[in-house]
Amino acid sequence: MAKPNTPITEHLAYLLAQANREINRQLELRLSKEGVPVEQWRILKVLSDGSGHSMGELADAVLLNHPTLTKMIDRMVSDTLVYRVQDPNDRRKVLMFISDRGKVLSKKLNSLAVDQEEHILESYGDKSTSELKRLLESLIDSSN
Amino acid sequence: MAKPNTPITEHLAYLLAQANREINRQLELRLSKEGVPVEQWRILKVLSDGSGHSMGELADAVLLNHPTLTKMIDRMVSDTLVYRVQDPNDRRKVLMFISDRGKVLSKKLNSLAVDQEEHILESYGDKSTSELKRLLESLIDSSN
DNA sequence: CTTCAATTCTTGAATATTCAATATTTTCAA
DNA sequence: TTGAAAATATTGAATATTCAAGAATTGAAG
Repeated sequence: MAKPNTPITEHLAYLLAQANREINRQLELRLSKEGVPVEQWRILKVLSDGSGHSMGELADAVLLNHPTLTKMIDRMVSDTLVYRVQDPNDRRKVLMFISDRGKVLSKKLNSLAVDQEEHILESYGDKSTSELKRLLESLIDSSN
Repeated sequence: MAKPNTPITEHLAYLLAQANREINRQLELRLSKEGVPVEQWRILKVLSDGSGHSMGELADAVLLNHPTLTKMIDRMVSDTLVYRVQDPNDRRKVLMFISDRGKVLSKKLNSLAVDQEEHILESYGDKSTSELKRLLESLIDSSN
């Protein structure tokens, strides 16, 4: 009688991976106009509040592992998009700041990202989008 | 006056990445009991319908790029979880099948994955979960 | 038929990510 | 105050992923 196991497409973990992959692909496509990976957009966006963020804080915020972030920041420092400053209050820490060049790029990237959000709003709908966001936030909350 | 740009945590792309990362991390943790990465669970699950799936079909289904899948399948063939058969109708294609050993493992993995879904249902709620799934499916649909 | 473009999968080299170990600084208990 | 443990960031080696190119087969137009 072969019990028809739950198809993979009904697992929440799979649906999230699929949706994430698709939306990320679209965003990637837009950001590629500026030759920047999604992670760098996130980094610039977080740093564009102008204050210094430690590497640990930043790694959490941009969803990257520590060593991966370190190496990506190395590249961004070479591109003079960000710079390191040792935290004077705790010298184990490094504070990251966005440069002027970084700010300029960040603005361009933001408008590309906003483009995408608007495109989603159009095809997916205002109501669904905000409802989805609400549910995702609450899922993330409930996972801590 | 410094226009307070949309925080990254309000972007759908970011919320999806964050939720996906968290749920995936939890699933990874459970599957690690059998020493198997999430992608292999997906592969085994798709193949456990018993029929042959081409590499291209499989790559789409399990959300992996072609070359990445090829190399992962190489490992799984070594572990005798799956095997390749040339498609007799189109010899460009390779059909993948699950082995008996693969079926046994697949069952164990499924129960670990079901565990997780149940855990999510408990902490997140029945209603929210099914509503989230519905919205994700519809987002994926609207992206094609 | 024959040839050329398209499809499917794999390979090898270039890149990127991860794990474990290391260096530095801070914290805190004895 | 000292010394051990914890916290923070980086490094180097091992591993995995990706990009571009290649091999095999099919399709289809002339």
